[in-house]
Amino acid sequence: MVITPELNYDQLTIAEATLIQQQLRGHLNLEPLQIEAKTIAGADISLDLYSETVYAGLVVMSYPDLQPIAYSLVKSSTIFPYIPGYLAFREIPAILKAYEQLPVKPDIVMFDGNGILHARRMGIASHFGVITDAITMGCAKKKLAGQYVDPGPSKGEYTQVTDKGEVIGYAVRTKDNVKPVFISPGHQMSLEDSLTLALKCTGKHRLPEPTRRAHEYVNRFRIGTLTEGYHEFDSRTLF
DNA sequence: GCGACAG
DNA sequence: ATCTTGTCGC
Repeated sequence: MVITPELNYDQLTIAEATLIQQQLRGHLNLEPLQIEAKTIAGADISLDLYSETVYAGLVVMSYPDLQPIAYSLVKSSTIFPYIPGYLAFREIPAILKAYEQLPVKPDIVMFDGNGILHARRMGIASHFGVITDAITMGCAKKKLAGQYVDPGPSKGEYTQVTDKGEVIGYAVRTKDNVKPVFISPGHQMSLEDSLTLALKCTGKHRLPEPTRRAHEYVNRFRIGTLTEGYHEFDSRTLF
């Protein structure tokens, strides 16, 4: 089976999806970041319960300023159900459309989900990175795989998440006395890079800005406060 | 068989 | 993921 972005995920069996993940894993690159990031985007989807319609989008921000520059929103649909460990097959098709709609790609994409913090080291962030060759990382709100000890209560404290003897991510306290977030590299960055970026992207809230904004925008899109398409903020404010 | 289980 | 009221804490 040939893996391409055009492959139709909706009709795959779990066995086939697992095979694809194992195949993509062979293309993972976790070497240190090779660029100085100037932009980072958050990617996420929103949907109505029991609906096949999905509202996907990306919010591009300047880095390290973290000011919104532009966003891309696309309405699509998914048949593939949510199955822990296979989130990529449900969300990537829609996010890919929104990504392709961006005239200029962000240097890094942060996903609402995991990178290599996954049983087969192929969470949605890693999956997307490999098929598009983008630099990606994951930020999940709950643990999917591995073991860890709770990090200290202060913002900035973190512990390793390990699985089968290897470090696959970190449990990071992004806000005082608030549940940790799970960070891991997706593609083309190291474990350490993902941790550094996550901390540099987190401000006053639990979720790092890219993911937090993406979640906000796709939700507003679903509610009707924002419209489909590519939009950018007034360039005059950049002068 | 049992427990875990991103969004 | 989404639905939902109040409540606790900075």
